[in-house]
Amino acid sequence: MNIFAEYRQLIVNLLNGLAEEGRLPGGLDCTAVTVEPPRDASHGDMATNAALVLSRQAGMKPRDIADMLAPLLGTAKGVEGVDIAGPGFINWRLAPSVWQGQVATILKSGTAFGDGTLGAGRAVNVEYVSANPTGPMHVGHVRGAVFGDALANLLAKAGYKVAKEYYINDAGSQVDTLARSAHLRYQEAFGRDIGEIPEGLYPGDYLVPVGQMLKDKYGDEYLDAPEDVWLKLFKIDASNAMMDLIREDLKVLGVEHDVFFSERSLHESGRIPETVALLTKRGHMYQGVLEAPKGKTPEDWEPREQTLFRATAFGDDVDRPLQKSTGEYTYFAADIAYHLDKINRGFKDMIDVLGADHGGYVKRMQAAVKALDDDAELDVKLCQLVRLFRDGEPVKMSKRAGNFVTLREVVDEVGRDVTRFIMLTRKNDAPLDFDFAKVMEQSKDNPVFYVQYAHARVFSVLRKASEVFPDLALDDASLADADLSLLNNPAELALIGSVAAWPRLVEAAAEAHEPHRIAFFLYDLASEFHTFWNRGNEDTSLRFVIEGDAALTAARLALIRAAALVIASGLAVLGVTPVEEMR
RNA sequence: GCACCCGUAGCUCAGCUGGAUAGAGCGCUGCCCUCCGAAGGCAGAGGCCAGGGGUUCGAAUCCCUUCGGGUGCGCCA
Repeated sequence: MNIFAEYRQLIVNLLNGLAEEGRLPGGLDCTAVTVEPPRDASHGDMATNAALVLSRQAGMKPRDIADMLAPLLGTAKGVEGVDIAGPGFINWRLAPSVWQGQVATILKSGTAFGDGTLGAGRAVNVEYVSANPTGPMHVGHVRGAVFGDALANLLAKAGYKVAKEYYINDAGSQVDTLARSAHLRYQEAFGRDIGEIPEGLYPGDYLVPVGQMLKDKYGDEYLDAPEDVWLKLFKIDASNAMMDLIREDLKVLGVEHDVFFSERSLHESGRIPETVALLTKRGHMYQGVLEAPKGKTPEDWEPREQTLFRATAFGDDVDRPLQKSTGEYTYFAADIAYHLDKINRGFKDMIDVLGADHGGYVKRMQAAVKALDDDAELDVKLCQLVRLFRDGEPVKMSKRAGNFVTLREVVDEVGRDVTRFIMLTRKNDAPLDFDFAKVMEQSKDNPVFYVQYAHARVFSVLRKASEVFPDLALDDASLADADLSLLNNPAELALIGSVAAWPRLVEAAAEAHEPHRIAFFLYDLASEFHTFWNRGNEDTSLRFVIEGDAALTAARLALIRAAALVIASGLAVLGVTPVEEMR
């Protein structure tokens, strides 16, 4: 499916052949050999670094290896114009028929084009969002949600078996706060004047219906009861209600998790002590005293003996406490238990998507995962802040005043597709500017619009074609049978080259865990398509629909249909709906 | 003080895990619409890839270091 991978295999086969003939040493490690499109298209369609990478291993000059390999490559099917360049690159072109064949391949595969085998069915667990169940989601959560979702889609496309997971922090003190805040609203539901919400409790209106719900459920049973009577109950009811809110928010954004995992369930099932016991058994725990952090010693610092996890043995900077001096477990202990649970469910590959403020957490969690299982691997993707703007002016937000912008507000204003696409137009570890006005702009400055427009234009051409050629079959299967050899001008071949690079891109992006590459690829592809379209302005013979030439029209429609399929396939990874016309 | 992330055109950012002459958009300059595809198009200028060392056939990319910016730093989740 990946044409570059096919030719890479060809190169490796040729190298093995040379080794068998004794012209190259045996047992060469070819993993570093790549076949890529050259950066400069004038060098050809493909390039390999084989001679350069193998030079040292073989104890030969790059040029000499290239001199052996190039002639063999030249005799291979579909290969033309082999050339040795620079320090020892081998460049070649592919016969137009090979490229043209790619169009048919794409049309037959549909949006499955680009599905990869990289993952080979390996199970990957992607944990993302995991917002505390204390209120509706706000903009700060949106980026991580979109990123995690797109990453999960990307890995699935690359052939992994992906589980999308949400960790519910329903056991910490913030849930106590939630329960107390809810109790206040519960009193309010009975008509009591609760006055201003005290400092330290959640003031949001979204708790009003929760108070009503508690009233309906329990009547006045807990109205004047002491806290220890109702707290546990209210924690469960309120956090469940918050999770319902969050699930609705996620739905609005088009994010659906496979698993919602409750931290409370870990505590209740006793799995945290089990996890600590396992680490103890493996010799990774000890009783000890930590040194005060330098430069920023807390005022009330005093040395205490604690149960420590030897994180430094696995690359962390200091050892980490798993139990408080009260004997209670730390949040980190629960988190280790959670990751152990993932491992026990068969996930050796895990990815956590977190906010950038969790930077200090990465090493210790990776250390813990290594300590639990040598084969397990955790990648942590940190998403930087989103800065909101409106017409270039920063949107002011204050958590204290409770006037943060909610996820719902963003999606209601600009729409799901725009929100998702824009969130992926930056690398995860770079801050992102989100301007409410700019993202809605209908111009080429706006990547969402530009990509959607390209897709819509293809459909517009198809509509036009059906008017000009009422008898022409325009479904993909029929177009795949068009005489594709008519696609022989440089612009056409270049566009085919771009769409044919899609599987390669999926693989690279999946391997790097970087869904933003898809967004950039789509922008470039759209740009190339628009350029092609514009050529038709000056030279009408380059238009897609050529009156009086059904054969050429069919071939060009096949090409742009292939482009549309690749765009749709990419948008599917991003979770964005391709549109068939602009409104 | 320590750790992690970042530093690429005037601005906002890509750069395919070490490849060939470092790219795109905005902005700037110059051309192109009486009509047939201008919610624009074509072309051009603009760079010591923060600075300095190293690793090798080859570095924006890897290592060390300095300088700038962000984030985090014992029983908070």
